[in-house]
Amino acid sequence: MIIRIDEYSDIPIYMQIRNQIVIGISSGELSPGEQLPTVRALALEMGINTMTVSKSYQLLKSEGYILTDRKNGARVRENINQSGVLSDENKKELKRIVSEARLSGVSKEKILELVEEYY
Amino acid sequence: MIIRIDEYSDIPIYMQIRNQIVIGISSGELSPGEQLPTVRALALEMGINTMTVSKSYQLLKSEGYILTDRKNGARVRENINQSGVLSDENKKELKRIVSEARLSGVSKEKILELVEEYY
Amino acid sequence: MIIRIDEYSDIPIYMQIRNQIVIGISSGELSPGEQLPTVRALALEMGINTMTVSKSYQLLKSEGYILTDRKNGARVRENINQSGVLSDENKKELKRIVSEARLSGVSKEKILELVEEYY
Amino acid sequence: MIIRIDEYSDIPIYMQIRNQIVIGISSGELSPGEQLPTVRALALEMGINTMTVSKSYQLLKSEGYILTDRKNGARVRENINQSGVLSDENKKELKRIVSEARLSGVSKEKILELVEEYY
DNA sequence: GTGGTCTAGACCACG
DNA sequence: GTGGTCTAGACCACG
Repeated sequence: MIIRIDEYSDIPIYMQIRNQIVIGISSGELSPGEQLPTVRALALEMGINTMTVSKSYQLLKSEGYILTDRKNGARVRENINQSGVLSDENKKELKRIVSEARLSGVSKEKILELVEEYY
Repeated sequence: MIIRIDEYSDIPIYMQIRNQIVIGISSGELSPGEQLPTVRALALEMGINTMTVSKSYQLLKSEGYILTDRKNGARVRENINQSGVLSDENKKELKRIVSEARLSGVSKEKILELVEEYY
Repeated sequence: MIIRIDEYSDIPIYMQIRNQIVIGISSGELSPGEQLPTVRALALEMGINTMTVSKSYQLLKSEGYILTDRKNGARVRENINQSGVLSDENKKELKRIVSEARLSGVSKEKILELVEEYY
Repeated sequence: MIIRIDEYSDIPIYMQIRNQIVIGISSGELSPGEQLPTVRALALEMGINTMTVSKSYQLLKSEGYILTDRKNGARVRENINQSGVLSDENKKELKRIVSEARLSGVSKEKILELVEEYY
């Protein structure tokens, strides 16, 4: 899986990495149990600080998306906790995006289509 | 219109204000041409600095959502520019939210429903 | 001559009026000696404060573009002072505009064309 | 690159800084990818507040001229967006300058010459 | 009375 | 060490 950092983005690098791994797990590009690159390998490959990658992995771990151990490194969790509900933060964000889309003249159908595509 | 700040949020105050005004315009709670509270009034009401409110207004102005002039204060623009497309940032955010929702066990239907509600 | 205010502009109203009258004189739309509307008439017509129009006229007078007297109101000067040089402020502004145009991918020819058109 | 503020100018300090950096990029004095001084360094050097410099940088960033990140500071963007057209504001300003120049007795050739020089 | 600018100073997240 | 945010307070131009 290729992780690509957008240097123009306001989103911190560690969060961009975290987001792309979450998207990768959801899309199936990363399978349950699959090994992630080591912190050092990913940092080297992306030309960034190991601290940054480490921060991404710790966040993913605390969120229950991955497991880490000293022996095997990090891998995708087999049984990700399913709360069954969208977090309040994500609801707010969704509302913001839908509002901006609407004001930009994007049709509801177009957004529904994107949700279908991304899901 | 009531603007409510979440002081524990990672989203900066000026951005929370900006977001809620955008949502208010989209929902119709704020009508085209409607006066917004003055910078000072909103700052006082919310217990924050005028500079912070001013930053929100300037951002909204630069994005084309509102107008400001020294005589009349700030008001919602009548003719908001419609690009007709969702920004790349918002597409990415939507993808992230949908991915997280899916991994949390939220059904696609539930998300589509929320989009319908917010639009 | 029709004066049109852009409410979205950051340029103060009194300056917008002043600018359009200067452009009107240069283009010949306003002839030397021609009577300008009274402060009250123009203010009424444009739905703005008489103070604002008065400020425009006083500026134009101090710059030597118009003459005012209590009897005849304001009219375009017959003999506008010709320094023969572009002011430092205008040179700087021109440099800024040309720089922005260049960075926006506007060709030099296009700018020269606009200068030809406006002169 | 030396940035020089005119304290008697009506143009706000943050805008003067912004303008000079834009001119610097266009003239090649600032190369694509080149580091800008840090907010603190520039503020100290110019004897102004860091907030003021920060405002300039944020404006330049929002306009797509520079990038900022917390690690590397600010630097000139490699691929500045090219709309290919002169903004309406700049067209109006150009028209104003040309009109004033004409009324001051500045020849068209002189202006064309300046455009050639600045481009 | 309004928004816009600026200061001095502080704290924070990112890396 | 960097930019980003925020405060408290001041002054200004515009209208």
